This record gives sequence, C-alpha cells and structure tokens, in this order.
Amino acid sequence: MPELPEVETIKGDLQETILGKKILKVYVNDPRVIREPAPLVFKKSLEGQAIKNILRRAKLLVFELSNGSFLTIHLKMTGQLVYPGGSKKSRVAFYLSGGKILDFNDDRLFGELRLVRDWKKLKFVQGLGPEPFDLTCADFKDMLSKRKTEIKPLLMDQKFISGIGNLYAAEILFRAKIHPKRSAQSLTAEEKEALYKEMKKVLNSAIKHGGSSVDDYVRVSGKPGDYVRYHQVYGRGGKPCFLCKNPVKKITQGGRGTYFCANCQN
DNA sequence: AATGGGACCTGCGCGC
DNA sequence: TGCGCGCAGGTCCCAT
Repeated sequence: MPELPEVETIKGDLQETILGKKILKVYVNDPRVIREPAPLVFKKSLEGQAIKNILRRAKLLVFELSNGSFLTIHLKMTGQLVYPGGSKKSRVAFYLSGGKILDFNDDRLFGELRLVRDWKKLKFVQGLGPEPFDLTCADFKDMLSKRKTEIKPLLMDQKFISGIGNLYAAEILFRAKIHPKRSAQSLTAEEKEALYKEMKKVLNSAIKHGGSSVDDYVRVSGKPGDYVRYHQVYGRGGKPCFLCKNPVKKITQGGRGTYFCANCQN
C-alpha cells in the first residue's frame, strides 16, 4: 500500500532513471485506469512529450511534461511503476527514449492516471491537508485540539494531513505510545509533541529504507523496500509486542484494520 | 462535523 | 484438488 514514504521512494527512483526521457509510444492495455481524458486522447497527447520533472504531493505522483501539461499517477493499493519493464501484465506501457519501457502495473485496477493542464486544480489535490514535513509542531497541536474524532482515522484522513495511510498510522501511534481510539483533542501536550516527533521520524526512516514492501509495493527497479523489518505492530496481530511481549491486538476502525499494543499504548 | 457503510477491483489464504 | 468466501485498504460518495 503505497503511502508517503513509498511514493517518495518511487519519485526518487524515477528521477534517477527516466527524468528527461521522451515518451515515444503509449500502450493502454486496460483503459479502466485512465481517468481523463479519453484513453485514445490520453495516449496521443502523451506521445512525443519529454518528462521535465517528477513531483510528489501526498500519495500522488506528478510528471511535468515538456508542453506544460501534467501526467498524474495515483497507485492506490496495488499500483506499481517498474523500469525497465515490459511485463505482459502491465496496464499501461510507456515506451521511452533509450529503448526501454516504463510499466504501470495494477492488479486491482484502483490506480488512476490522468493527463491534465493543471494538477493543482484537481479536486482531490484541492482537498488535501498539509504535508507532514511542512507542519510545525505548534500547527499540528493546534489542528489536533480542534478535533474530537479518533486519532488513528484522523491521521489517515487526507484532508487533515496528507500522505499517511493505514500502515504508518499504526506504526506512528505505537512509537508515540498512544492508543488508536483516543480522541485527538484528549491528547496531552506531551502526547501531541511525541506524535509529531514520531510521525516525522517514522516517515523519514521509512523513506531512507525505501518504503515497506507488504502486498504489491516494489521500487521502480522491482526490488522491495526495506522498512518492513522495522515494523513494530503492522501485520503482527497475535505476535508478542517487541517491548512488553503481550500479544499485538487487531481491531477494526473505520472499516480498516488497526494493529496496536494495548499495554504499551494508552 | 462526524460516522458508518458501500462501491470500485483482484489475488490470496482459509476452511471444507 | 478445487470451490466459495472473507479480507486487504486508498479514495469517493451517500446516508444519517
């Protein structure tokens, strides 16, 4: 599940491999992933464009093209970008200058590709909350004080703060020793500060280790990210907590699985 | 504002 | 061996 660290890793990988290359041909093998414009227009408009820049906002990748338009890619759950590619299973194949192929793979077809004039005008982008690394601790504390909702779903709310998903919300809360069902505004000043610090630490460390390869996520090279070995709770239901040895619990919050240690997180 | 559910999808692991 | 089922979670959308 690509979250901020995975998408940031992919951005870096792409910058090292395909930045400046020209898109010669686009093969849309499954039109369902092309959200706008119509798949044939998407293909024809992209062909001939060079990739001038690659950005990330929240979990969205943005390619700036030579004619000033933007290709946006949201990997959602199972999307992958692989280079050099050439898989028969690719949903979209981009033939690049230099003779190699960039594959967009996506088993579950949740991914979304768009070609737009101005990516910042996308409704999804307009609704995004601040990037975790753009926030001061004071801002963050203030934002938390105004919300009564449970802290874990709130961390995953892209309108509140952008880039954190189910996996990193669990890991951050464990390290901050905060129970996932606590109301945001019930947190003490110390807890809010711990949450802010651990949020940045976890995200930075995950980026440094190339993200977490659970399920389908791989780096652009096809190799896994390394951060799974630092996971404390995610995916460890029933296994002993690394700190206190009590079994890690799994509950459902907002329809999503939440892993936590009921002894260490209060 | 908050909360809960369904929808979009497919691959996987489970029980039988 | 194979079948049916539930589950995985990012985002949108609707209902309450």
